[in-house]
Parts: sequence; C-alpha cells; structure tokens
Amino acid sequence: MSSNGQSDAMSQGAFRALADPTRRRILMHLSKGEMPIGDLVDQFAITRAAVKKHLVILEEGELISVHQRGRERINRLEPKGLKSVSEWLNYFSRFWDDRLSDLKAAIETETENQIQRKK
Amino acid sequence: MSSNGQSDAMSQGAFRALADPTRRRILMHLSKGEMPIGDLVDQFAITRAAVKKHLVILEEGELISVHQRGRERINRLEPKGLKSVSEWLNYFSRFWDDRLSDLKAAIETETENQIQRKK
DNA sequence: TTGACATGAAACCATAAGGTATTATATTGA
DNA sequence: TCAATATAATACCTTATGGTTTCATGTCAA
Repeated sequence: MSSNGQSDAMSQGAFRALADPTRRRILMHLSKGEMPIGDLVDQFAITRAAVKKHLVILEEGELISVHQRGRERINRLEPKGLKSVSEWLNYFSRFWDDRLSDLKAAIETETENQIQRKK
Repeated sequence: MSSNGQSDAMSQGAFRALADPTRRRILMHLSKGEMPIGDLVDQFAITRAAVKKHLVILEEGELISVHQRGRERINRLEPKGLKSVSEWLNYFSRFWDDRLSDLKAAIETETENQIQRKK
C-alpha cells in the first residue's frame, strides 16, 4: 500500500461523518456562519436530540468545533477534518482532475504573458 | 441552502462508499491497476463475499466500474464518483485550502525556470 | 462434455447508525 | 430564588451495515 496510510487513519472520523446527507447539510449551514444548535434544528424536520447526535459525530471527525458562550454552545466549521479528506482524495486526483491541469495551463499562459510584457 | 444541492445528491453514493476503510483500501489497490476480485481478496482478511459486497457499493457510488473479460470480471477505478466528491468538498475549500495557492506558486516558479532554461 | 476454477447470489447474524421520547442539568433575568 | 430558556444525556426502537456460510452459475481446457 505504501502511501496514504497515515492520512487515511486520521480521516476515518471525517469520512464517516460525511457519509450522512443531514450532516453534510449541517456543514453547508455552518459554512454561512457559526451558530448554536437551536438555529440548526429550525432547518431540519428532526428532533433536537437527533441534530445533537450529528453534531457529536461531526465534532469527532474534526469537521466542526464547539465553543461555549454563556448558556449557548456555538458550533463552528473546522477546516482540519475537511482538509484531511481533501488530502486523501488528492492521492487520486491524477485519475480525473482536469482542474489541476487546466489551472496549470492557465497559469503558464498567464506567466508567459507577464514575461512577454516585461520585455 | 442554494449552492451545492444537486452535486450533493449525486455524490451521496460516493460519500457512503468512502465511509468504510476497507473500501478506501480497495480504491488504493485499484489505483495501482485494474484487477479481478480474486486479486483483491488476497489483500484482505475477509471472505470473497464480503469483498464482493464492498465492490457493489463502490460501483453504486461510481467509484469503480466492472468489465467482463472471459470468465473474469475486472474492477477498474472510475473517476466520476471521486470527482463529484471533490467538487462537493471544493465548496468548502475557501475555509482551509492552501493547496491551490501553493500549487500556483510552485507552477509559477517552475514555469519561470523552464523559460530561463530556454534562453 | 466434464471437471476445475472464477465468480455471483441468497439466507442469516451481530452490531452500528439514525431516529424518537423522556429526563436531567446549567445559566440568565426578574 | 425561581421560572424560563438552552442544552445535554439516557433509554429505547427500527433499519442499515459488514460480515459469514452455503449454494448456484458460467467459462475455460483437456
């Protein structure tokens, strides 16, 4: 196997957390700004307890962090977990990623132009 | 919610498939080359039937495709599913992604050097 | 055409996962 | 201090999941 073993072990919690569509929706909401559980519950047709369970799993996957503020607990998007998933995925990017090559081509052209202009 | 709804629906199967560590290991193996189920079974301490189930789930997530060849069925890495996951993740990249800017910097340097050498 | 090999499919089992309802705890403000 | 609010925690239920064992199918080679 060689590559990616450690990164895979670290991101297990994140992969698990992302498997559920409700949890991904929660992340989408939190991407617009941190908020307490109450605000999230309003967005879903499930009970507060169910949302709370999702938040715990998201926290375990290091996709969110929780911060006490008075009697509220604020849930905030946490880059760490997402980053580890992205890094795992990156190992496979050579099989499909047009973005990288497109970007590379674009930058090369751009750089050439800059150099042209400098002359 | 607005953004990312369609992409999320499409990648549900892929997210689900990626949640299991054994399935991620299978993908790692297939990244080294397509192979029949028998070759994969040798790499794991579980039965052929269990591996087969994983392959079905990977196929449902469009992470692999299967091609008949004689009496063998070859499992091949499929970019589609990985790409949809990466696109979903991309929505969040602004929260953490140093990769793009790093890459851009690296390519710029590299391109400059190439042009230097051409002189 | 018959055995051996490579595989798929079905039935079954234990545990994890997602949900509910209910009970308990802590902080704010009058 | 006491009610109201915001939340956590527990017990419980149903279905999904990952695994096994057993049985069925299809294809190659002699």
